[in-house]
Amino acid sequence: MSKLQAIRGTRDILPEESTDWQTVEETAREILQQAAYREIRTPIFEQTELFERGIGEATDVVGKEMYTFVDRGDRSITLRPEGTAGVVRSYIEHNLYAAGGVQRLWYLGPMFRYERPQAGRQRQFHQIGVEVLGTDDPRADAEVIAIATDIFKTLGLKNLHLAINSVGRGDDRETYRQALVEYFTPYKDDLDKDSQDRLTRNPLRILDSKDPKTGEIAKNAPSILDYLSDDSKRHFDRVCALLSQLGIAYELTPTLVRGLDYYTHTAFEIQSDDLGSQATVCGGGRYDGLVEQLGGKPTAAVGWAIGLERLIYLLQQLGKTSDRALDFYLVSRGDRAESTAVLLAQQLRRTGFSVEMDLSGSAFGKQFKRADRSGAAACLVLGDAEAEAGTVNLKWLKTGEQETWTRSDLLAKADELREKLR
RNA sequence: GCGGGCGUAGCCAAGAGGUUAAGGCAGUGGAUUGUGGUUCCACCAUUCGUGGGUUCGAGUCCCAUCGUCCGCCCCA
Repeated sequence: MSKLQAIRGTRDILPEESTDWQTVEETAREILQQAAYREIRTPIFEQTELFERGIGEATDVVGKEMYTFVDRGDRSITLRPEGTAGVVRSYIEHNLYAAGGVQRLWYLGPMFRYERPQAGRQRQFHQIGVEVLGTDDPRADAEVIAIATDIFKTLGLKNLHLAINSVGRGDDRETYRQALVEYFTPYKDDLDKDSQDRLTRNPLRILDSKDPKTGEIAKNAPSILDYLSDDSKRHFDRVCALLSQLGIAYELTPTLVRGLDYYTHTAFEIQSDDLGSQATVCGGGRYDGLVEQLGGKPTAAVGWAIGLERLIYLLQQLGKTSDRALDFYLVSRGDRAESTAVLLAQQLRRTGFSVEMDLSGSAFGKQFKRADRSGAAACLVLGDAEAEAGTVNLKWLKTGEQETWTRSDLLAKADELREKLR
């Protein structure tokens, strides 16, 4: 098998689908811009160390999912598995904290994780994300969540729910972790195999095990909410109160833990019922320790990332896909007409119309067939007779009605024409 | 990394050891040398992901390999 094809876990976004991507990107951009977020573009690869230090060496993302290679200068390079680390690196490197109190940033681009592809999971996938750096105000947590729900709402998505939790400060979590180990250890033999491993590796993960027996045991496990420090609790209560005030429904989910080490306090996920096994479309939370951990000044921050493949999949499930918009399909035949068509197409485009010109030179019948399939609102017909007379026939593809226009009128009355094309 | 399903044309798909590999959509040409969405006709897989094996005979059975899909771990 020597056929050239896109490598495992990557895929092409073909023109038919790219319009959906554009819709999503434009919607998100507009909402983010209204909320005074500014775009940041960071490199797709970084020093491996950035992710090891930022995400945590013990996490699966760092431990087994990174695309890491040594470049020609013997540097260890990694294709970014997520966006936050790079943004924080850039924030520190360029002293963005010096530019003023709070930085509201967003980014969009491909991420890479070496995993087995399955529904809603690829090796190259895309995220749009936001980061608010430089404040621990719970209003920032609420703002960020509100923006995410706004994007989904504007796109018309349904069946989404917001799960929220607080994982506390680092030391809260450590106490809680010990409490969990204490609780689960006596049941060790009754836990599923994965959870037995998790007991040492990541006990918090046992809580959302899919194994029914483990689930039974986990029901009576201590809740993190009982281990939060006072200020952690206060922060979390405030976030929840703000969400209620904004009319954003949420589910308190004490079992929600997120995979990356840097999260503190608020952690949340927006999940869909229609997504199969990978239900999370948006995941995020607060990471007050990360900036310092990466060598910056202590800086509080919150953010999230939306998985665009998953989001677009949901959009397509709902049939909310967009067609391309084309005003004119330009048909021509005969030497003189064909060269006139080139000029006319250019003039119409400069006037603001979208025009596709038929290049086949085949019979009018064939050209009309293609006009019909092009999805254009109208067809412009140019034969040598029209070219000579300075006219063009405009045929509405829905009704079949045809009008004769002079070429100069077509351009002069562009606004009037545009109305009719809608 | 582990477990399972599936690979026949650009797409969907029949075919279950026996001479020439259905059909549909899309495409191309023609009926119609200047008017589409309907119709009709023709063309469109020397070969069934790839390699090996069993057999007189393999798309069909076996092995391997690659790809793909679904699930687990984990995550967007």
